[in-house]
Amino acid sequence: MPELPEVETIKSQLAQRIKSKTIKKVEIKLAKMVRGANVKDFEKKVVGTKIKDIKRRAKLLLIELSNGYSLVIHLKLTGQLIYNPISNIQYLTSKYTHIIYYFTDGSKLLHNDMRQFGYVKLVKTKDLPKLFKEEKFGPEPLDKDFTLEKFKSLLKEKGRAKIKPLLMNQTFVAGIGNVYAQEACFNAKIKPTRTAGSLTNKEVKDLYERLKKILREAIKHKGSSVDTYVDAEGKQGGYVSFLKVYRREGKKCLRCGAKIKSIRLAGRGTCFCPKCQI
DNA sequence: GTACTTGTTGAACG
DNA sequence: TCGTTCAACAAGTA
Repeated sequence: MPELPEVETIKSQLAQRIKSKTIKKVEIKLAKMVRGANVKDFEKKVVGTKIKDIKRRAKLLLIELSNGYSLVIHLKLTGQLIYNPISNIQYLTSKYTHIIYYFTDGSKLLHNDMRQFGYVKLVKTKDLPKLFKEEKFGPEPLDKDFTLEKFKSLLKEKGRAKIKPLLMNQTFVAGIGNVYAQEACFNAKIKPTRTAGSLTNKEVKDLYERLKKILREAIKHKGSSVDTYVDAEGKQGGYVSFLKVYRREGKKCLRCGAKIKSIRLAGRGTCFCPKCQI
């Protein structure tokens, strides 16, 4: 499922491929994918605009248009954005293809979503900071200003919260989901049920460093395809083979050989090693 | 048929 | 107020 590294991968691939292209037509096959505007209005505003820039905030993909609006896309669990470079191919089009953006050069962008949880909405580009404020997004973990000191003080604020669900809380840090929260805890040898306030200085430092490292490595390998995720080229993300605990319950811990346990935490499946995650 | 998966939201509970 | 749990959304897998 697209978390920070997956959305970041799609962002940079799309930036290379569709920047400065003009949208000739939009085909909306499933109206509920479009939020906050009726389909006609959405089409009217989008058609004829040029792609100015592609950005990311948390798990949101932002496509800035030349008319002062931005497409704000959330892929949720099973969303895909796939670029088809040639006009006469229907690459990875399926019954889950809900929106198609046609460019004037004949290429197109597919928005697929098997479970229909995701959405696209039109927001005035100048209102984006307001939107992020409303969403109360926490800091971007790979930003320069997300320092160890910052992480420490944020953890202190949330001292009674359990660490793994806290990492997934978008208002705490932005972009981490169930996969990378589990991986970060495993890598830092921290049991997911520990409270933020109970972490020692060394554990906080380890968690901070591992988290950033995992995210960077995952971006390098174009994300993790654990479900239906593919990148903008329709290819699977290569980081899956580096995942150490996610969905590995019952299997041997890759660090100490103990049996990986699975529990439910804040309603989410959570795997960890009962022996080496303290 | 049943349980389970997941990101986010919103409600309910202690 | 705060943190946690659960239901809801949907559709596929085991």
